[in-house]
Amino acid sequence: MRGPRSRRHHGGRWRVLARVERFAEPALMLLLRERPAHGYELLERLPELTGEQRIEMGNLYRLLRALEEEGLVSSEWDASSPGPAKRRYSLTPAGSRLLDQWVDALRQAQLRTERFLARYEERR
Amino acid sequence: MRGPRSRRHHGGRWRVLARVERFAEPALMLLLRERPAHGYELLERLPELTGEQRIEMGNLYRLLRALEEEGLVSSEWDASSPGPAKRRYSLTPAGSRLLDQWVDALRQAQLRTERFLARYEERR
DNA sequence: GACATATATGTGTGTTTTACATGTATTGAG
DNA sequence: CTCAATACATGTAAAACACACATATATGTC
Repeated sequence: MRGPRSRRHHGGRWRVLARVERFAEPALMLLLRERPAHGYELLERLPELTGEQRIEMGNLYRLLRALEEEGLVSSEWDASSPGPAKRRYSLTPAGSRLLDQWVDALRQAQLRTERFLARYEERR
Repeated sequence: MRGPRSRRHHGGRWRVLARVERFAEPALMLLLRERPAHGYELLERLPELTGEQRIEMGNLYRLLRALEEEGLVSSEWDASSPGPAKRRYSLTPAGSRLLDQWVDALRQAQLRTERFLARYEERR
């Protein structure tokens, strides 16, 4: 067991990382909408969308299965390619619709943040 | 004990709410930079920045005390005004610097989301 | 003056989300 | 054979957030 990690940064400063919660979810769906892929590939391509922050492998696979249970992605074992068995995921029509909803939500978040930043600049 | 709340929305759809995590923190600090205020007043003014989402009272006071412990805000009981005792919070210089860091982080988040949305539009 | 309502500050605890640690199996390079 | 990379997965701790409730002061009203 490791020691507890407070929200304090090592230098006595707070960690300041503005992340959209569950951003991995829409990011995943966007990649899958572009083309089907397997988990490990998604893991490598996700930073294109999330920035540096590399998402947790374990959570990624759990998320993929959760999405599949809801019918948002589908998958099958890919026996064709060599190497360890891969599971190939695709976005379903329902998943595509959910991505659209995420995009709406993200646009709203953009507006909120924009307003925040404008207000910050106002009385600098 | 209430029943477990899944991430499923009432209609069988997933809840889609793009929120920046811990957004209440910079929002609070921005309000306090504009002028000192007590907790209840902040609670009412926060939606100006967070949108509809009204932040939890309990968590707000806990956050204020956590910020104070770190020297980011300071406070004292305000005996002058009538009514129940109020605690008046102000942003310290250290708090102001942390707000600046938050703004940087939020700008980066804006850029990430912008890239995401552009990529989404690309191959609609 | 009893009573409801609004103001104001808090504590306790459950749920959800994210982070970290670890386990298993296949393949190719040396 | 051994090591590293690929690929998929589970277990659990910590952090963030949501919900419920406790306490106290003032104000209007019947």
